[in-house]
Amino acid sequence: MSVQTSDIVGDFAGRLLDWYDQSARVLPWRIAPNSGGDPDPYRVWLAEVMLQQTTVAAVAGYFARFTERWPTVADLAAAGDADVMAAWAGLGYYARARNLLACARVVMRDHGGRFPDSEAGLRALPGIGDYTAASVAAIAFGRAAVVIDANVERVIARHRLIETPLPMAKREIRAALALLVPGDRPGDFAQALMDLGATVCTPRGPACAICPLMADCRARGRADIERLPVKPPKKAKPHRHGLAHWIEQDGQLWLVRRPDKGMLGGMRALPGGEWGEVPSESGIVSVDHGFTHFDLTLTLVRRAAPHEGPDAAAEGLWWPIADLDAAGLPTLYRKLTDKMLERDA
DNA sequence: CAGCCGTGGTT
DNA sequence: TAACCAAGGCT
Repeated sequence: MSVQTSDIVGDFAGRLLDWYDQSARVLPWRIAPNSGGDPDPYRVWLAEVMLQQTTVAAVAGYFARFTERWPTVADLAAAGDADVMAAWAGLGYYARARNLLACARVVMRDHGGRFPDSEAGLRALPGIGDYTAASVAAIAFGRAAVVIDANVERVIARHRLIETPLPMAKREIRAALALLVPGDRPGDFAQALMDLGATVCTPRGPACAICPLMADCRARGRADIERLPVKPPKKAKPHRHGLAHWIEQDGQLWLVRRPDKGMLGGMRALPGGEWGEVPSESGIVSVDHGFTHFDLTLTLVRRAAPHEGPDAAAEGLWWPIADLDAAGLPTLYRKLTDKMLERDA
C-alpha cells in the first residue's frame, strides 16, 4: 500500500530482470543468470562478434568448434590466418574473421592477453564497434553500458512509441535506454532486452500479452505496432552474372585466395573473372545466390590449367577434390562445387 | 550519412 | 514466394 503504482510501473529493469530469471534462453556462451560465475571475456567477445547480424542458430556450431579448437585468446592469436578463415567459412561477413584475428593479436601484443575492461578500451579494438564494446563491457565486466542492437531498438521504439525513422531514431533510443540501465546486473539487463526482442517483442506478431513491459508500453495494443521501429525503404538489388573455373588435375582442384578487400575477402574460392551485368557463356552447372546488395548467377566452366587464363597472377593452391569440404569455401562456391560433384556422381 | 559486406530462417 | 530480417562494423 505504501508503494505508488507509478513506482511499480516505473521499475523497468526490475520487471525485465524478473522475466529474464524465468525465461532466459539457454545459450552456449551464456552462464546462468545470478549463478555468480564470471563470464570469460574471450568467450563473450567471440560470441558477440559471431552474433553480429547473425542468428543464434547459425552461430551455435561455429562457437562450439572455435572454443574447442582455440580455447583462449592466446590460442586464437597464434592460429594461422587460413585456418581461421576456413573455420569461419559459411558464417558470412568475412571481414569479421579477419578482424577477429587482428583483435586477438592486438590483445596479446598490447594488452598482455587480457581484454580491456572498459567500453572505450574495447571500442578501440578491430571489429569492435559501439554495440560489441557495450555488450562485452556489460556482460563480461559488469559495466553499466548502454547496449543497443536491433532487438533493443525495436523494444524501446515500441515501448516509448518513437516514430522517428532509423537510423535517426538512434539518438532518442539511446537517450531513453540510458535512463533505464541499472547499476546492478547490467549484463543480464542487456541480454534480457535482447531475449525479449527475440522471443516476445518480435518484428511480426509480438506477444504483448505475456510481455513484462506491457503495463507502460505505449505501443501495446496498437494495430500498427509492427510498423515500429520505422525503417527506411530498401533499394532494389541488381542481378549479376559470373564465371567460376573448374581446373582439375590428378584429382585436385585449383583454388585461389580472394583479395582481403571486397566480396568474400580473404576466403578461398574457385578462380574466375569479374562479375558483370550480362552472362558471358554457358557452362556445366550454375547456381543462384543472394548477397546483401545484389543477386548472382555463378556459372561453372572447365579450364585446362591456371596459367592459361587471367588466374596466373592469383595466389592459389591445388586442393584434393575428395577433401573439398575442408577447404573452407564460402557458401557461394560450396553450392557450386556440391552441384558439380553431384552431377559427376 | 550511406554503401558495402553473407547467409539462412521466417512469414 | 518473395520479402524481410538478424546480438553490426568499416569506410
